[in-house]
Amino acid sequence: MNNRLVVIVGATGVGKTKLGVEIASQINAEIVSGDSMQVYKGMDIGTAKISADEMFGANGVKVLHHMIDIVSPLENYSVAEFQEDARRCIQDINSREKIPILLGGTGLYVRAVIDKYSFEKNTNLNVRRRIREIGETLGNEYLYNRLKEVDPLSAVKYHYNDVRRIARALEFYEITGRPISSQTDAYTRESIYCPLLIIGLWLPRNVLYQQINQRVDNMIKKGLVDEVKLLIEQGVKLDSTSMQAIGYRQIVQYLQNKCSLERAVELIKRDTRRFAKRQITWFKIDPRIKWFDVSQYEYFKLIDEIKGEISRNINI
RNA sequence: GCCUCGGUAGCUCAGUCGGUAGAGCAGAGGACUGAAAAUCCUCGUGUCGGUGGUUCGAUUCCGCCCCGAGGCA
Repeated sequence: MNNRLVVIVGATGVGKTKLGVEIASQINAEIVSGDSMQVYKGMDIGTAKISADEMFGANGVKVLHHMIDIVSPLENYSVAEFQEDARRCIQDINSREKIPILLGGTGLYVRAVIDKYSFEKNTNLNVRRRIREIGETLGNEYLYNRLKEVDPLSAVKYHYNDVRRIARALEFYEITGRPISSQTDAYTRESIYCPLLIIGLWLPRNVLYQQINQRVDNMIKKGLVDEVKLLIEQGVKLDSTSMQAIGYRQIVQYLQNKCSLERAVELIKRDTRRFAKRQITWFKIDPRIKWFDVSQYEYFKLIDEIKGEISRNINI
């Protein structure tokens, strides 16, 4: 059974989408999106989701895309579900003798798919809510001290203000009776795929930021404001996961008259830049990634280089 | 032309009763296993507009000059 996987990662705005289509069209591959927000239906402009007519390579071949538009923005999707669904897609693509390309910028999602991350049944939203309420009334330090007793290894790892992680660690302990560190520290960079090739796309910071700023202006022109309005009309809650997405939460602020449109746009740009920086931080530490500086290549030369890298590592 | 107020970190500004300076934002670095486009942590040297003077010592006081905003003519 074929168990190969090509992964392409990089910050928002490096050009993953376009390049992914071009490569996939040339090597008979299919794209599996590795993005936490493009899974939501109706969130197209703000997530820079690929459109149907962009799915064709220069050779006219249409590239199939998976893990896009698979869930309603009214629902809250998460890594665990993503891991399961994406792995199923990859297996299916391999079984049809095509090459799967996992392409995306959500570091945790990508790693959850390719590495031995275990999510089993160890979550309970009620428990989590209760723990967070305790945190709100008794303070961060109270939760942190609880964590110190129950899971000292995690306590060392997390800052006492990182309430979200602390609450999650306590939730894990309450349900399983084990510290979450027993799980998180177990596997590091062991992949379930072989052969595996991870390609990273990189751009100098100032070029990337320019790209991002331009893209945000474009989103506004394409009608991001209307897209957000429509989602709200459809009943998407403002505190749902989908509305945490950059571009959406700032436009919501604007629609609630909490700031001007100019300010909202400015914030979207800034938050996207910060997000890109965090993405880079995440990927930078993975020694398996083969990096390509996009600004150093003529476009089709870059495609050829990456194709070469793929054929050398993956049996096409 | 005269008067007033400004000119300090990339931006907005604070401050030094004379001992070479600090906040916010922007930015940089990092952490990360069920909200991850989330959450959290760390990081501030710059001819204090220029030039003379007073002084042991000036970004701080004084003179002149340059630039900006406002007022009077």
